[in-house]
Amino acid sequence: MSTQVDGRSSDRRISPSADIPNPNALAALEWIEARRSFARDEEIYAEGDVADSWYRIISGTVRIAKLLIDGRRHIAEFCLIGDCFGFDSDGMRAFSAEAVEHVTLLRYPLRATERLIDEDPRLARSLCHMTLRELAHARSRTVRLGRMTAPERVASFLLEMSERNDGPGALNLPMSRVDIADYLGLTIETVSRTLTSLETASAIEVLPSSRRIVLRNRAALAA
Amino acid sequence: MSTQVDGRSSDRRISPSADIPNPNALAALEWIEARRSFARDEEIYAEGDVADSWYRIISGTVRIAKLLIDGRRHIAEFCLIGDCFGFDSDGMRAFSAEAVEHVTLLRYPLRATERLIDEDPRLARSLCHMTLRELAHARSRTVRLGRMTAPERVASFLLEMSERNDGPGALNLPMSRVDIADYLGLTIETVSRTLTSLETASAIEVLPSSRRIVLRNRAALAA
DNA sequence: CGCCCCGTTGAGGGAGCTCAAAACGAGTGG
DNA sequence: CCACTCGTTTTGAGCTCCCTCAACGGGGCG
Repeated sequence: MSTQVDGRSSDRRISPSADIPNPNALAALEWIEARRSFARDEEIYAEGDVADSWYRIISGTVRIAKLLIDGRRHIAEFCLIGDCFGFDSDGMRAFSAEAVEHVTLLRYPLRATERLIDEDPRLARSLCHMTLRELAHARSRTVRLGRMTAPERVASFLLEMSERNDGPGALNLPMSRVDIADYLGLTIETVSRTLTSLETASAIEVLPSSRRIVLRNRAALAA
Repeated sequence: MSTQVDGRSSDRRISPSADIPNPNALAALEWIEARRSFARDEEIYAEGDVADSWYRIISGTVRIAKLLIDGRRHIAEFCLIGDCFGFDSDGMRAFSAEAVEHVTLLRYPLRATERLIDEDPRLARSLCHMTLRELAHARSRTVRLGRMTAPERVASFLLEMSERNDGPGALNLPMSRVDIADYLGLTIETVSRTLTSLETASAIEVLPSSRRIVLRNRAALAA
């Protein structure tokens, strides 16, 4: 289903307008969108809720997470500005979505979206494409979680975030160390230790705020 | 293509006809399908190949894998009979596909599929749904790889396979211990040790062939 | 100023990896 | 039918990496 996907090809995240040959295919979505805001740590939807809509991030960051019975938590995804999330296959939320920082997003009812799909197959293709890119991302994450050491996970996380943030300056990490650890399948201590060891190796520089990091040596991070 | 793909509703794998309101939506696919067979360990496609088609398994088992530069391997997916695979988002294979055992499958050219989609949006919905279920599966795997211990991984693997195999008798594992280890992010030794420890705990019974396992106590496995 | 949350650092232990060798099953040829 | 071989699986011993538990530091905010 690959039409010419244009533009930011390095961007693995979902971003419908980038896929649409003719942007008008998505223009119809404007008629059904609704804007909402969420405060830090506020829940957008919970695991088990009915999945009757999907979202697009206008600003802020969202985490897609799951809580295991014994308290262990796993973060499946960080969604940044421009990303879409909230597509579930069976009408029920398999994960919860929470605001990492203050976030404003557009909400699209699922039923109305399906109506639009039937009117314009290009929209279906575009949504399909978004899902496929999400799938590719999820699979690349299974590789990292299954076969990478702690330093490799942290480094690839930094590189991934810097690609998506695409600011040339300091990398901004809105999430806490706990979030990062739960995303990488590590503990906060290991994440912290790895960051300092990367810093002493002068591959990165952690700014005093702890949430801002400068990538000094990307080649070293790739290894 | 064999429409009515049977009833196994607990099947998390992709299975297009199960989603289609009207099976005729997929009947058109029969016009573009081609049958092929692959021997054990034969490559169906390689990482980096152009992705110009997708497949559906008639019989046998396929592994979707990726090889890291240093020789480490990771298996993203085992596809069983009835499953579909080979959807890539950007026209290039992100993973390779190989036959775990002798496999015969149907091949669908992507371009022809797209034409069919434009004629019938229900097909698009169905494919989208398949991808969403794959996505849900991939994410649940990130949870297992990120936050589960070795015994938990092996046990959940056995349960997953038994759900998909759904024979009441002995569970048939066509893949080698190496495959299982690369799927679970463990080493073959750990997989083997865990299996024997599960056996001494009388939760399972490993038949002499080593590739057949009887689940004696599913409740114990779930924990 | 003092509290609290977040992040860092330290010491010790355990789960799983590495290296190595034995046991076993399946296939092959005599 | 048996002997042999080869690949796979199992078992063993030692070690490493990361987790656990604990204490410390430091920045933000009331």
